[in-house]
Amino acid sequence: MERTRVIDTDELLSIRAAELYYEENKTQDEIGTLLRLTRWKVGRLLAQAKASGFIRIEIVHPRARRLSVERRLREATGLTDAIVVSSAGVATDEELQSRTAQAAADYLTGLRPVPRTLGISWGRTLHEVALHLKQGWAHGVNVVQINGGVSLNRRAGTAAATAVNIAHKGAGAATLLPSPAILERLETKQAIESDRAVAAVLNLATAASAYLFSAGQADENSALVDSGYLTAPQVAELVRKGAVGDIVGRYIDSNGNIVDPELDGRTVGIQLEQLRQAKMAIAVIAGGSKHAIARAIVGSGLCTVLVTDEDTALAILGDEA
Amino acid sequence: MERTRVIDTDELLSIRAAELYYEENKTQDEIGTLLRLTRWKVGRLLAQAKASGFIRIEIVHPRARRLSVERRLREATGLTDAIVVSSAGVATDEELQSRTAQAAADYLTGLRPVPRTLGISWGRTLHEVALHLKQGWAHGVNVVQINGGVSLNRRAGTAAATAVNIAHKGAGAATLLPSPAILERLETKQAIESDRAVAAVLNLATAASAYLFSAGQADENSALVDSGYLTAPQVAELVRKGAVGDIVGRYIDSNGNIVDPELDGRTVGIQLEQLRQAKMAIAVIAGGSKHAIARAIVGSGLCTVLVTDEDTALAILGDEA
DNA sequence: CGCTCGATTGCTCAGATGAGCAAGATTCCG
DNA sequence: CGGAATCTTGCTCATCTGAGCAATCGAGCG
Repeated sequence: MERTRVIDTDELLSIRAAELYYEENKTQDEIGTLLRLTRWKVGRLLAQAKASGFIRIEIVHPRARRLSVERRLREATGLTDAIVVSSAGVATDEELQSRTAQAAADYLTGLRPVPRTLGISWGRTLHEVALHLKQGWAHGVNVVQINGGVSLNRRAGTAAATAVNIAHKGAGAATLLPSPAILERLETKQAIESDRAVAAVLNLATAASAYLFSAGQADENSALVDSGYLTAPQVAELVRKGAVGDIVGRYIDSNGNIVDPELDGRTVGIQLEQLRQAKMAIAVIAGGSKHAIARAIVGSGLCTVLVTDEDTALAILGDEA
Repeated sequence: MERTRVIDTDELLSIRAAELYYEENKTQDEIGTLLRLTRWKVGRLLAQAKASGFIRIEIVHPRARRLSVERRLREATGLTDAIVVSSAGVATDEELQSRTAQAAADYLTGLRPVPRTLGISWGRTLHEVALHLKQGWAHGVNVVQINGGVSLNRRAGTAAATAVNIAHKGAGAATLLPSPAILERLETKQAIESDRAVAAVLNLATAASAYLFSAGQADENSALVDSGYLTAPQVAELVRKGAVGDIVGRYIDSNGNIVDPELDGRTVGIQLEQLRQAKMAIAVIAGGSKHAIARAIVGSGLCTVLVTDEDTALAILGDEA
């Protein structure tokens, strides 16, 4: 049963007018004749219908963006830029991921000035961004990994492939970070970081002119669990301590703070501070399970540009429908 | 993963243009400047986007109708008139029923010439139509029941109440059909029909200037089962014989033919032929479970006017999304 | 190479539309 | 009941937009 509400005569008229205008594309004048109104009244009814939100216009296309949401995001959060892809007519989280990755690729391609050195993380999302980039998207970009790579499981090499792919398509070279993501002992981590080869890459990463990264949710499906760096119970413990997800391998809470300093100490890669101080840090985050981490990242200034889907954007803005 | 398809440069541009036009309401001229196109090109891109169906405009309001679907229905079926309410943003079948009943009430109210005698059936739907009619919707309509009434269960009187309500609000009188819907023995049915009081009502019903009725689906939730005239197994047997639902108490198959002549012989009310020959026969049918019966009714010419919801209308037209 | 045919582009012009304004209607008080 | 304040209405005018047309471009082909 619909909520009982007094419906103003004008409201009904405005709906009739809207039907004739938008469905039958009649002119306001014709509608005026039909409804026995002046054409100005019809124009006003139509304006009223729009203002009351009765007219919903959706752009249904995989490449469609939501400019109004982007603007609101920029204004509400102080992001330099926000790219929000439409969720209209999307069934699966996978499709959302794909659309968002496409949009990130488009954004990178259109970026001016083109970054000389691009620091990237790795993961399913970035891998897909790499796939969507077109050959020749840039003319000589150096790509450098900013956190330790996947290497413990059968998917060894995807992190490297992502970096190489992005660099190759942009007519540049990739510099890989030859290190695990998380080490078991602090001493090992310190040793590896002081190794000349690793230290050089980290220096390069610190000096990157732009960063591109995604984020992982804090649950048993995390890429870090999948890669064998953490176990499901360890992640559960992190969640208990307030973790909402990870960014460049580091788990943060909803305020953007490191959840477990000891674990963080054993994690190889640039520091979150470096992202916070970067001129350009592009986060690419999509899917319903990443609302919390997206919010934490944007809220704590970990990125300057966010590429995401409409639902995540609305979650950040706090407009639950 | 979205279907891989070559996306024409113009297609992408048309999406960008549409975003700026519909979301940011910029003029085509402004968009031209932004996208480095002439304003004519922008106009053409926008037209292309519309034509390709990328722009979806919905009117979101409980009273919204789908004029384009109505037109298609009229053209495809030869109905005199079709009223289709929008399903946009509707969660429940109940809401759909309510909207459709509202629309039927609106249709009746706007009907010219106002019928002198209106023959009606009874049921949940018609009851709701009666509720939605406004006091004074007509100035003197005589209402007559066209089929035997509910009387076996605790809801005794709702059929009568519906008729009285419609008549009362239309400043007229109701004539009730003092008979059960279905009798157990043929002889009893013949006897009751030849009774002067009943015969007089049936004559009046036959001469009605317009009919208003709903339909029931053929399953254990049917009003006839609920009222105790039939049992669930009996209905199951009817379904086995091809029944898709009932109209004025008579079960029909998908071609609009009586399914069980013996049962039909024991059913009191006007004949289906009388509906088929009527100048105006308004069917009010809503909800997912009534697609089949709606199709049968429209397909076999049992109504001249159909009031229904968008999904049912599309089912009749055979456009499954 | 030059020609033809179809597609695309830029344009003119008329029709459609929104902003702003003044006259008229309505409400709200005292 | 009167008069002020507000809202609504009809209108002018400037702008926006779509239809239709001629010029241009480009592919295909002899």
